[in-house]
Amino acid sequence: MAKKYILKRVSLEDKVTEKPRTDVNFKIDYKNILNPAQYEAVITTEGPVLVIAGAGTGKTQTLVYRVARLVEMGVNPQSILLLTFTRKAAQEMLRRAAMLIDSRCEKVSGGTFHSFANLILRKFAHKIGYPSNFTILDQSDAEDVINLIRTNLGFDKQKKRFPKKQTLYDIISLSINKQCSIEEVVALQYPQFLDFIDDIKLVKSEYDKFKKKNALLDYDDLLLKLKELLEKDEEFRKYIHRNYKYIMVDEYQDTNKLQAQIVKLLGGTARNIMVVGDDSQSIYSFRGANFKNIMDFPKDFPDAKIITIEENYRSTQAILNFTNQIIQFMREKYPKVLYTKNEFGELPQIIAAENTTLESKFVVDKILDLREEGIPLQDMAVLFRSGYISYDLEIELNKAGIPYRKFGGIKFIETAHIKDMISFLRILNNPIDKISWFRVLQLQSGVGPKKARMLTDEIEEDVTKGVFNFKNFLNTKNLPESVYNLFKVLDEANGKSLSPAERINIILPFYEKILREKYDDFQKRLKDLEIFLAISERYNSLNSFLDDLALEPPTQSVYDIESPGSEDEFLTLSTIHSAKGLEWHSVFVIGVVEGFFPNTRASETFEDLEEERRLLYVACTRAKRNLFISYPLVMFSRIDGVTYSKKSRFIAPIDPQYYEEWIINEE
DNA sequence: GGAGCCCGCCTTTTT
DNA sequence: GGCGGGCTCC
Repeated sequence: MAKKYILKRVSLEDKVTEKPRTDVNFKIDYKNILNPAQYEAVITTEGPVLVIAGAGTGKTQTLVYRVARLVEMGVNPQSILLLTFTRKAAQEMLRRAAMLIDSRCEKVSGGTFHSFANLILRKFAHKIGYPSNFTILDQSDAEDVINLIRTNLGFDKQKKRFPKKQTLYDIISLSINKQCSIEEVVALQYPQFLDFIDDIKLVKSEYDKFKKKNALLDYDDLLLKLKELLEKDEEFRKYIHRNYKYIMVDEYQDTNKLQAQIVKLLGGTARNIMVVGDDSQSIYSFRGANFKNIMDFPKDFPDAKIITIEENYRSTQAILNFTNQIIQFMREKYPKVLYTKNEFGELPQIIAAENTTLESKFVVDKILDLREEGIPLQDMAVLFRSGYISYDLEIELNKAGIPYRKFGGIKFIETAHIKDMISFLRILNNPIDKISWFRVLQLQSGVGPKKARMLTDEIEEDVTKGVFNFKNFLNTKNLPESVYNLFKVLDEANGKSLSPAERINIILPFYEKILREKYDDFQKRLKDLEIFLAISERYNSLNSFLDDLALEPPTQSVYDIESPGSEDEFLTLSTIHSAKGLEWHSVFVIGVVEGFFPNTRASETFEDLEEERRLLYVACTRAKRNLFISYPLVMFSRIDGVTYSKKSRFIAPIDPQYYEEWIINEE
């Protein structure tokens, strides 16, 4: 009898309030598996929640269990939205949640802010005056567009130095991500350009017009348009709130104001929002992120529950003592002291090598030692502030025959020949994409900026009139031979039923000729294109292939994506930014030297320096058992030849009781 | 007038 | 190794 009553009550509740069930016999013993703080975070499913989770405290685990719990409570998986820093992170979490209960968890909506915005905007493109096959510009595309406008407006010929394309992009992008005016950005970060304020604004408005006209959206537009729709469009807002009821945001310390606003809007009146982060690990201010976002969450949601997780499961106490020292001088942070029940372990080592080569040799030797001791390469990583810091080490690793993969730095996708090929494909996908036309046309002999512009104007005219097609164009216009051939190829590759790979195969022979003329190292580049072709074979739709290339490009760098020896066992080389959220048994942080870490270019203000410090903190907290920090005593500098270097100011003041010090000399 | 080549300058981090 | 400025040649 009681049973009947319960069933009735539940179904009634389902209909009336759509509240998740609370009378579930949970399959998972949450209370015993999780620590009290984690448990609290997992069972608090309603209302705003802020979780401050220090490094290695099981932040991911907490999110995974919360997803599982919600699904167990009968919440429709698709209505849970998990926003993470990379799509890979989201997939990994959902995979783990699925292992806890069942495959329902894989249906949970997850991804980056940008990929989520893209998904939604493809559906509602008409509401922002765009066709649904709009093209996403990555940063370098966006910079190209800005440069085009800069030239068109005649700013390239100015007597006084006008900001370059990258600076212009930075200024515009920061003003959007921080939701402040162009003036504020310039005054704060580029005061030398204050005289140009009006011109910079003009560039921005022309840039916006250009994008609209050519069906282009850059990264910032994806977020901005989503936010604007949420704010202004009642029907849209209802759709979102009907479909997404539980919002979870990982790495909240690296979100910016615009993203914070989106989170708030997504939460709607139900306000089922959980954000998770660690203010001490905020390292993306160059993208407009502000760790104060996380501090401000309770201001936006005064009733937010704040949960702090401080027990660390990752590292030894020796490493934690050391990393606690790195951040102890930080002025503004949520107070927290990480502790662990793990063993004390070995002290971190700080190694001064006579020069860079010896530093590399030390790392290689140590890696071989550790492997000898039974630690697989997989469990080791070398981290650095900037991509080029590892060049010397890469040479030594190759000599020693140690396989590695490098993450961060210049990416495969950013090389000129891959960008060229992508431009061909973009034209096929969106023939009004002027910037791709511009790129492709200038590859043809006899075509420079002027002729390319003439041609794109003609193309644009035809597209606007709705009469454009490749065959028509090549038959009716008087084209130079090279351009004529280009159109022939494009026409051929434009068959409706062709897969992305088939299209590439049609374009490749044509492009190969150009490549041979242009580059001495064309063979290497051809090999890259083969890899590109292989990647494309996973896709049926051109649009989704191009989306992924813009939003979630292959993360590995040029060098190793081409190395065929994709061995199972490899060492990880990574920029610290790309190592976010990961962990290894043994971690080497190299190049920890004044000028490079903190990087001179990123040390202008106190805030900049604080971020560099957090960056070192992130690097060191990746280590579970062994931490090696190294720097060269003598460096070769192009400007003044050989210079003597000093160990980074972030480690110099640390009490020697927290580490061991070594010096490496040539024998 | 415009394409194309050469040289010197700078190079952080990423969706 | 890329980018922009400047120069030469068509």
